[in-house]
Amino acid sequence: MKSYGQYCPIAAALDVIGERWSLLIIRELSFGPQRFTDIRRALPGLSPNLLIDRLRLLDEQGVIERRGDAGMSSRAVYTLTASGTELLPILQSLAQWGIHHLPDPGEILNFSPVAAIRTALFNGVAYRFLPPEGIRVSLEIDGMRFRMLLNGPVPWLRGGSDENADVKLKISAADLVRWRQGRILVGEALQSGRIELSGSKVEAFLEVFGFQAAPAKRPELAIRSIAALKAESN
Amino acid sequence: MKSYGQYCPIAAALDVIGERWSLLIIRELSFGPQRFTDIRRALPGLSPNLLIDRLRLLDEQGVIERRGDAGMSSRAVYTLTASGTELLPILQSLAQWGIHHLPDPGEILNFSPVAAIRTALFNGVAYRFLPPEGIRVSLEIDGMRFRMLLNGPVPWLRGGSDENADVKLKISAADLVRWRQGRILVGEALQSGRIELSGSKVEAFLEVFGFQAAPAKRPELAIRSIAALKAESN
DNA sequence: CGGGATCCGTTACGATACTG
DNA sequence: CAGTATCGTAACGGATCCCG
Repeated sequence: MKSYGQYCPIAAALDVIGERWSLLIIRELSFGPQRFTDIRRALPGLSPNLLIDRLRLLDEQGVIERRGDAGMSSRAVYTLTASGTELLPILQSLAQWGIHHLPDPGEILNFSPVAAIRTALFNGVAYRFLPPEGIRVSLEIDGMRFRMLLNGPVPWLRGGSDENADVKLKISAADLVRWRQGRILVGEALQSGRIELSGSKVEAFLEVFGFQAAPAKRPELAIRSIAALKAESN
Repeated sequence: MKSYGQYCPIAAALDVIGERWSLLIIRELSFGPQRFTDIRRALPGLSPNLLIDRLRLLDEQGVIERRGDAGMSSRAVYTLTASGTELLPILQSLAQWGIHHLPDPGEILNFSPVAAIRTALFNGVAYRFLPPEGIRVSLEIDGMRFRMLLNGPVPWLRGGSDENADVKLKISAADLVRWRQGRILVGEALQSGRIELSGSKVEAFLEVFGFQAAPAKRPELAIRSIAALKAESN
């Protein structure tokens, strides 16, 4: 893509990550190092041709890095650089705005708890409001249980329960998204028992997920493996 | 542009504002209502054909609005809707990241004080840290004087001086940008007199324009410099 | 002169097939 | 698994023209 050719920080950013698919590739890498095929699976419609173009361009510009045996094809892994990690505030503000443009999750088929968590919680965290020690959350969504640790820009998620969590939340997958979309009133839903929320850090939890997205003070990288999560949730 | 077709808030946002030029058009409208020709002048390389396409698309999606005599061609004005105004955090996080990808302003010809202000200050405001009454700033840049009022997402700017300003800043146009790029250490520059900063709300000013977007290369450097600066200013 | 519309060459993208 | 090669289509960029 041609450069905008303006001495403007927004244009400069778009020159680097403004092309089609680039930010979605970066979204995938924000979940941890990914291989070529992982990204392809996550982004149907993106041709291998174009993917390798984007990967090479982002690599040249220092946003991502290709790791693995130099010449050989197998075992190549792509990961965010420090500069790429600083893109997380952009992903967050985009997610915060974009969730209102998503349809009601009730219309989505095969809407799994994990999909709901990623949609509603993974990029909407105002993590600058997190207490230094983080928040341990125990989730029950459509009967499935998860442990979530909020201590950085991207939550850490695993299956299983946590009796000592700081916050316990029981909610349906669809309502979790509706809540972030502003489609349901939290106070009402709590009173009617449609949502169950308790624990010692409920206030902090609501603050973290309640404020408008804005650039964060200090982006930090939380490297985790989404593969482990996928394996467990299946 | 084809939709990404994912039930993901980031993809949904990019479906609306991810096309080429869209965010730069929105950047222009963030400075206030603009006419067709204003936008064309601000964005060389954008053909009228494509501009009207984008304007209509953004209008359909509720991000901007066309105001003016319904049928008549003259006097058409484009403006951000409420939804479009909520895109400002995205512009800000983009600007904070992108400024580090701009070259040193010393290499730019015809780099005016106004250009420096727009580059360095117009999209980097962490306005959630603003005191409710705002901050009145008096700027002297390369000998030219400006009054700037920070009381919302986009600063209000005029020529002239203000003896009763809350903050007074004297700096060169190039250094203003370098400061936001993390290329100069503020504490040093203040001590040497290269930058002059005074007034009753210096702390708030520095917080609003704080160093959250540290350069990717040496984040600790910028963090230390702001700490030293705060220590000095007390 | 402001606010577009039309036309057209070039580039970027999307889908499929193929390979080390 | 990690790409490469090919090719039809859609999007973009530039120029020109039109209309109030």
